[in-house]
Amino acid sequence: MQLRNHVEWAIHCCAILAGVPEEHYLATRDLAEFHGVPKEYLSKALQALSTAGLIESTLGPGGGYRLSKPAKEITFLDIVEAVEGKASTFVCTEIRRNNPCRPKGARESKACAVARVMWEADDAWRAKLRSVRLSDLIKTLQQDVPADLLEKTGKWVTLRT
Amino acid sequence: MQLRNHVEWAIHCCAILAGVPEEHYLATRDLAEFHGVPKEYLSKALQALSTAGLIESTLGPGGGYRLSKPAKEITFLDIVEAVEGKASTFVCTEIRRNNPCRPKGARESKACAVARVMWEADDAWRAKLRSVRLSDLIKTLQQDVPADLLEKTGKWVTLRT
DNA sequence: TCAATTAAGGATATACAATATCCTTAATTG
DNA sequence: CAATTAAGGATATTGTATATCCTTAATTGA
Repeated sequence: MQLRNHVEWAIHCCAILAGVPEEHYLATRDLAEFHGVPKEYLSKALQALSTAGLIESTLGPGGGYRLSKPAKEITFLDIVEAVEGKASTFVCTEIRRNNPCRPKGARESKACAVARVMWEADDAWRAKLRSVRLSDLIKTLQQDVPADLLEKTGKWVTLRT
Repeated sequence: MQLRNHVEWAIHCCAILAGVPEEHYLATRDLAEFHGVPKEYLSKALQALSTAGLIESTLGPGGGYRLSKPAKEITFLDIVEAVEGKASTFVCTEIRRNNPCRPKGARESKACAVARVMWEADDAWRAKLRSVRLSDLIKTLQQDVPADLLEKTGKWVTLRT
């Protein structure tokens, strides 16, 4: 079980978009070039973020994407679910109903005990992702990334907005 | 991102194997029939459990599988990792290295901040799975499943061991 | 007004993993 | 010795991820 590369791309793109000046936009072409990924395919990930309301776009020259709300209000879970969907990683196919001893057509009073555990684990995963905001990532990057690279990158982005 | 159906099958099979009398075995055929899943394909999941050391097998008539240790010593994580592998659900492709502002060949001092968050979430998922034992599932089933179905099922299993 | 730019998204191709079946081999049992 | 069984290789089928290409409509600036 592996997450799509769109998840990685989408998070990194949001981090860059968080540095785009107010009232400006950054184009898919630039995000693709910056991250070294195919523009047309990255575009699908950005469309997913847009559909989820995390980023917004405008057309024409100078157009592109920007965050549609403050980085503090965007969680990792928002981004992951925008790209991967909200469905649980565990799908219960109710194989307990195939138990040959079970009366046909019997109603189950509770969800399958196996599924409940798997769903709790899924919830723990999502809770962790929900607890980290895009603004937290930005703070971490400002500590981790060397100051000169941070500055150069900021200028690179600003030049294209 | 979705777990394989083998995960569901493997957990249910372990629950059934926990009810196999000492020194007895239950065949793949019977586990497949009980759960209503294809025998040859289920066999692959059982082989994975066997390779992981969670169950053990013997050949010939009366052969099959049984748990290789007490249900108390088998966690959900053991089963999930036997089937899905131990690799993280998030794979970092280091796209930060593609930043055009970054000096070529520069060494990163820390793992990518994005990956660290995603790996923490993966860890939270695994921690939850590690905290639930097969014996806990058995207890839950004994509470949830009607007594007569529980008894019939026990007899069905015993008859085939 | 017009040409260039851009996101949105449909259509399609390719690669790979999940699902599934079949068959051979070797071990074990009675 | 014949029947049974797990192990596992080979292969087929389906579905999803990855990726590209192209059309459409909106927007911008000249």
